[in-house]
Amino acid sequence: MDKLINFFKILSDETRLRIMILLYHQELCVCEICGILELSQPKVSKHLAKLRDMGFVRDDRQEQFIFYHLNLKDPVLKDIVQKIVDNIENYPVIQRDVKRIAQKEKFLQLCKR
Amino acid sequence: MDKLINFFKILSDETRLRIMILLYHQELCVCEICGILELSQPKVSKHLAKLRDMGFVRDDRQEQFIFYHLNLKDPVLKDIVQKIVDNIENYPVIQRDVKRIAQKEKFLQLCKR
DNA sequence: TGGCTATATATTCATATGGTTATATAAGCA
DNA sequence: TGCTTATATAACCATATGAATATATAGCCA
Repeated sequence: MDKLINFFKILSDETRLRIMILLYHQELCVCEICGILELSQPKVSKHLAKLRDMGFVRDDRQEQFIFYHLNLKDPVLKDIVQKIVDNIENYPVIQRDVKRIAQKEKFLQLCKR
Repeated sequence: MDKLINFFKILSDETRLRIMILLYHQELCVCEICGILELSQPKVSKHLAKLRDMGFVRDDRQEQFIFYHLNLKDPVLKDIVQKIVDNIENYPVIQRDVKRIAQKEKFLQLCKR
């Protein structure tokens, strides 16, 4: 039950919920996530660290970038994320985030701006 | 999205998660919930107040008892609870709680013990 | 009415949480 | 090597959270 409760703790913060939904769609590096969500790098990194510590995402360094991807083995947890994605039209902020994934290249090399 | 996030906040505390699953099965009064979960009355009441304030449960006074029942209109939220119930064998504490509903009469008149 | 039961609420406290700013590290490139 | 970008982490702070204890209220019953 602890894993389930930790999962709900993760999703109970707007920033983390938005990150989880992004990563459900595809792996992304930190500065892409910052650019898509329009949030500061330390803020995004701190939440990613929490996701990583709880085992819900994994990271993978590729040259200067660190890519994060979801790591949800438990079907219950996966289905909960899926349920949100299936009803994404109820959540305009999240819908916008997902649409902005298409522009992710725009955000590489631009972390410092 | 705020409602969804509040819902996850509710489920991210063990006491509240257990109460929500109980009420998913049937309406119960405060002292029945205390007895089933083996938790103090102020603790249960405080969490019920939070559930009520957020609109996830409603209360209904019947003589000296106050009965609470779930109030989940949003199908996304309902399906999330359903998903947990469908996989209840993964969560022994919750499974035990639900089994103890059958003994609820035992806990009436016994709040003060 | 007085006392008991059921419940809500107030108070207090320790801890957790999340944000911001500053700094450290690591990799690529000139 | 020195600079720049990408990222992590530390430090600090304000606020939120949850637990326990004490108290208040409301309904029932003798």
